Order: sequence, then C-alpha cells, then structure tokens
Amino acid sequence: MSLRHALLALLEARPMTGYELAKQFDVSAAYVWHAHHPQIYTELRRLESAGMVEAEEAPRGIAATKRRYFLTDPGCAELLRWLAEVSEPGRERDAAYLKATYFEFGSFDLAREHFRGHLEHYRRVEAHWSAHADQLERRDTALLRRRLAHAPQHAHDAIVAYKVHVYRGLTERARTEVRWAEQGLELVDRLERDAGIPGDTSVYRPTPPRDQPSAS
Amino acid sequence: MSLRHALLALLEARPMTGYELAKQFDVSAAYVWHAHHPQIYTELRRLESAGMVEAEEAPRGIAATKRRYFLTDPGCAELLRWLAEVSEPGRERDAAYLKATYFEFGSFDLAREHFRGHLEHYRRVEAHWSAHADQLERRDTALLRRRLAHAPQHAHDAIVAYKVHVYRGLTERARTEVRWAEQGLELVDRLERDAGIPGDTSVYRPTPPRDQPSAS
DNA sequence: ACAGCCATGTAAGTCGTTACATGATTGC
DNA sequence: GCAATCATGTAACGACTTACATGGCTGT
Repeated sequence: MSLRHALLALLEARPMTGYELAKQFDVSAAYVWHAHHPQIYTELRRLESAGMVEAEEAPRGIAATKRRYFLTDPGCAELLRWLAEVSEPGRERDAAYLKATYFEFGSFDLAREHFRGHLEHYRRVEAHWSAHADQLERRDTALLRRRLAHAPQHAHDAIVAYKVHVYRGLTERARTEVRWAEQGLELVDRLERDAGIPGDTSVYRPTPPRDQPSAS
Repeated sequence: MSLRHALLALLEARPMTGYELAKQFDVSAAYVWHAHHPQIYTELRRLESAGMVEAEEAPRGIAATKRRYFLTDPGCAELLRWLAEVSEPGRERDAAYLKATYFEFGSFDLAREHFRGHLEHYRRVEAHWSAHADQLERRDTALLRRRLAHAPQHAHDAIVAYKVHVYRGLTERARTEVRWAEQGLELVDRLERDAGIPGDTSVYRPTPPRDQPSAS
C-alpha cells in the first residue's frame, strides 16, 4: 500500500491537483510506482478523510470544480513513519520470465519474438530513466526545483543524490533486462543450430499427464 | 492474470494436489510467480469449472478428501494460447526504490539500515536462484525429471536451456540489486562526510507547503 | 464544428492478502 | 499428549484495472 506514500511525497514538493499527480506518475518517470487515475482520485479522497491532506476547491467553468491538495502535518508524520519502517521487498511476479520458462512449447521464432519485444521495451525504459537521472543531476526538473526551494541549503546535495541513485539503479536494472534478452536470442540461435532442422514448428507440444502415480 | 498459466504449466509436469502446487510456488524457486495458498485453491476450482483441469478425489482420513488435479486438452490449448500471446511487461512498482527516493527525510543511519536490508535480502535471493539454476543444469530436480520423462528426446536440451536461462537471469537481477545497495551505502558515507557533522539526526524534515501559487 | 488536452469522477470486476477454521498423520 | 507437517478451504478486505460518463477550454 505505497500509493498513498508516493502521493504524500509528491505533495511535499508542492500542492497539486489529482490530474497533475496522475501526470507525475506517468511522466516524472513512468514512475517508480505506476497508478491509473481512478485509483489516484480515490486515494486522495481517502487521504483527505484521514486528515493527511487538505483540499482547496476552485471553480472550473460553470458547473465543475477542481481540487488542489495540500500536505498537512499528520500527512508529514505519516510520510516519516513509513520511511522509518523497514519492510520486506515484495515477492517476484514477472510474466515475461514465467513465459520464458516454457518456451519449449512454442517455435524458435516465437521465442525470438518474445525476446525481441523484451529487448525493445527495456531499451526504451533504459533511455527514459537514464535521461531522467541526467536531468535530476543537473537539477533541471520543475518538481525538484520546487523541492529545493523550500529545503535548507545543507540538504540539497542529499535530496538530489538519493533521487539520482534511484534512477541510475533503475537504468541499471533495465540494462540487465536488455542483456538477458540479448542472451536469450543467442540461446535460441544455438538451440536451432543444434536441433539440425530449423523452422517455424513447435519444439514440443505439452502432453497432459494422466493417471500417473504420485511419487513426490 | 498469470497465476492460472503457472498452474497449468506445473501440471504439465505431473498431476498435483493444491498443497503440492503451493509448495512448488514457495520452493521450486520462491517461484517466478509468488502466490498464497488460498488463491491457488480458488484458482484450481475455477480452472476445474472451465474444464482446463480435472480433479481426482481421494479419501483423506475419515471425513476429509484430497484432490489431485490433471491437465486436460483444453488446459493444454490455453497454455499454448497464452504462450503465443505477446503482452506488455507489467509496470514498475517497487516500494524499496520509492522509499529510497526520499531518504533525505531520515537520518544517514536510517538510509544505511534500508540499504543493508536490501543487500542482505538480495544476497540470499541470488544464492537461492543461482543454486536452482545449477540444479536445473544438472537435470537434478524431481519436477524437471518428470517433465523430461514424457518429452521427446530432441526437446530435452531446449526444455532445460530455457529454464536455466530464466534462473540465470533472475540471479543476474539479484546481483544488480546487490550492487545498487552497495553503491547506496557508499553514497551515504560520502554524503555524511560532506555534511561535516555526522550523527543520527535527520537531514531534513518535510515541510508541508501551503497556499503556494500553482505555476506548473 | 471538431479535435485534443484539461479535469474529475463512478461502478463493476478481478487479483491478491490476511485472518480464521478445520481436520489427519507422523514421530517424540 | 503435543508439535510439526500434511491438506483444504471460507470470508473479509484491500489493491488495482477497465469501462463508462461528464464537462471545460483552446485552437483550427
């Protein structure tokens, strides 16, 4: 349940509307934590009931209103509480790796297609995060400047450095995925060569086992 | 929704009870896809209604029964359909990285504690997956042997190679996390030296911004 | 007039977690 | 008798996704 903490942390930089927060989630980095807008609006209302944020309503056109959210003292306290709490990293759950475990049920070309998709995706992700880390290092994002503006001078280096470290880490992660996919493509080539007869046919179709003795 | 496919793939190796499947999820690797037992039992019943697996009931004690599940032909078909489908990798969602982004709100020692926890966790994960990859390479797990036993000889290399590639990839991932945490610890040392006065006090407390102009 | 972005939501459904509950078998 | 492991579930809740719905403003 870290969405709420991501929201509180973003509001520490400056007050924002739900829409602006949703954009930060998409842009400020295909964020470390992804969320769709309905969940964000819902969570903001919950945070408001809990007194962790306050809303300022402003008219929008004739019949509509917009709501800017502000961080409150209890919201800050919750942010610090969460930060101090040591929690187990979430368990692995990766559809791409799960699927790759069973590539023998498809053709070599299918395996190639999956690895190529993985490769392209993570090349894009790597470029995105790498660029974001560079931007943070130059202190060149609107949000970071807002953050630094109300922070004491002696904290500036740490504020920037931790964020850069996170996005460099994500870049490195993406690079690891790229290498995995590249090695996957090499593996498929090797398997196809070794198989002798290449082609677009399945290596092997799954066979439903029936009535076999249990024997753990 | 890949839990169902993980289950179908496991049942391709051999028929299993819900309990045995749950253990595979914990052991066969703190699996690529983690799941708790209530979800597994529920999903198996759903798969049964959908005709993708069949259950064989056996008495257990006086009043209880156990159910062994078998993969059916429609289940195999679904496995192949899923495998052929190219899907976007799930979005990033990492609480540890999210938290690290805001380490400036805590003390240097708190940041160290988090990085050390990360380090120890992923060292264990690395060892676990590395050992599992080795075991697979030696064809030395009960489940893999069952799989190979009913697969054509020419497919054996591919069956083993894809699985080894997955677990080597996971090992490499864990190593990347270990490096990130190590560099994080170095970063904290550097920041503390640069700050001059070390200690267990916060670098900076979050300040709730109030009534600031919007200026996107 | 229409497209495209700004802006806010509801409702329904799925996926996943946690707590609770029960009972069997094996070995000390 | 008790603990550990085998074995199967239900119920309640919380997190997340998807589809739907509405309306405003700006520029062509």
